Amino acid sequence: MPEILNTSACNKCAFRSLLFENLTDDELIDLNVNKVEKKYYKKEIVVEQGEPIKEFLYLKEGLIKLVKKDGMKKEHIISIARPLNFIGFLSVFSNDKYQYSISAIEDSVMCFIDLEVLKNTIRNNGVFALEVLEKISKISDDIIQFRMMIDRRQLRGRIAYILVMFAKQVYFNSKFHLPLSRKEIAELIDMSTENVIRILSEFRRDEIIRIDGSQIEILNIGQLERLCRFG
Amino acid sequence: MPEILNTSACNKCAFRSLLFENLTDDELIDLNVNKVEKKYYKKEIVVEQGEPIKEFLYLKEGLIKLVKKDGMKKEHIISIARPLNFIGFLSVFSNDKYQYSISAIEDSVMCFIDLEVLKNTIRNNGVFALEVLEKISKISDDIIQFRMMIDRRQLRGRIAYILVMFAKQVYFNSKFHLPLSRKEIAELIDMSTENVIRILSEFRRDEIIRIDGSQIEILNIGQLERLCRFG
DNA sequence: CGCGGCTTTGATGTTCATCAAGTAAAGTGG
DNA sequence: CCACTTTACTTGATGAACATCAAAGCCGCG
Repeated sequence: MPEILNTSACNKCAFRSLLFENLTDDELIDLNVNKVEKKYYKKEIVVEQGEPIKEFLYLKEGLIKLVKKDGMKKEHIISIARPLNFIGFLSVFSNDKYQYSISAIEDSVMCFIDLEVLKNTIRNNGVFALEVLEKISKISDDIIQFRMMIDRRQLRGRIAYILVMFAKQVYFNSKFHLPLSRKEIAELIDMSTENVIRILSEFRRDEIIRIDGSQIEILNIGQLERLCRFG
Repeated sequence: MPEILNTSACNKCAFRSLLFENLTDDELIDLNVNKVEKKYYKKEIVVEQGEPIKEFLYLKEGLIKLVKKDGMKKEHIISIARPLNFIGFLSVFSNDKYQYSISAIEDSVMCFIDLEVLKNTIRNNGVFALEVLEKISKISDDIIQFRMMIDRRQLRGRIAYILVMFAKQVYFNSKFHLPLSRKEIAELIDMSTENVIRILSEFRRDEIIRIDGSQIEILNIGQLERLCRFG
């Protein structure tokens, strides 16, 4: 069960500048009404596919995944999200039910802002509305882009792509802790768990990467980028 | 070369009610500034990937496709769009360049509305802004949904899926004219042209569909839906 | 300590892209 | 309008890429 945290006021939140910069203190006070902050531990479910959307969700700390289930078959990860990534904007303005489940990959803190209140703020503040539009547009574009990058490549290229992505865009380091299990990687890039492992091992044998459990170090980034292009 | 059409005023446009219902006549007059309407014939290119985004595009008549190119390899169709489908909202608020090309599949009429003017209208009219948010959210969701439906299925399931989609969601008829060439179908659902043809022929042999060139008639929709679920 | 979940490797068969080759249809230029 | 070229469509054969099955080691947890 997620813990409910002491809710700090939005106008003092460290994330205010990311989205709520152009809101007045009064508008922020409105957003605070019904606002809740909850802590989720690894593997806990935040929302379940099919539940009604009542809040705009914002990830303050941690790492979450969006998962789509599909008639008894495997789960597919649509996207993963870190703080600063406005994944919560997906669907909220066009659907009344969640089209996917959200769960925590690492311990996470999520902020729940009442959706009706948010919509009112948008109606009353066009400049803020435009910012929300930009965020929504970006997050959707990124997901569509990512899915095309993945699905048009073959397996080696897919693995290479996410390794480069984690190193360059998430951790800014050639050495990092891979936050996903092998099974989750498979669900993210549409392949079997066995082949994820097989190809990682192959990259290790070829001395492209070093692996120690979930610790990854990229030894030959050039080779990985070549695999991205031609795999 | 696309013809430039006599531009009719937005406040008299038949499509006004779809998006611009809540705008005043004055706001509509603003949107008319720099507005252009152009006619494109089948296979003409509307915008090219990489070009700067200066306008919001709206399809008034016809059928277009969004195409992503990718280093000398094949083209991939991200999505196709008919009028009423606000495909033009993809990317416009988060990118300054088109991330894809747009071209006409059938003869089409497109309306070009100055993007800066549109943004101003959004800033000044929060209710309108919320409507735009809903459209953007819907179109992005639909594309993400579609791509997941396609990419998780195997070939028979993919073909079955788009046949059912055209019959039930586009033409509302079990008999319809397939607007895409076999090659375009292949580019849309990520498979080889040969296999598109092979599987269509197979469905014909199994008396699931009747084919006459681009005329398709679905004879056994139940079987197609079963293939959607288990293919 | 034993059970279930995650990881790893090998072997096997299926699905699919690709190559090749031929026919039909649709533009193109004289 | 006809010969010519190109583009779309079609079928079969082949091999590569990949999922699936099977079996075993590993680790955390009750």
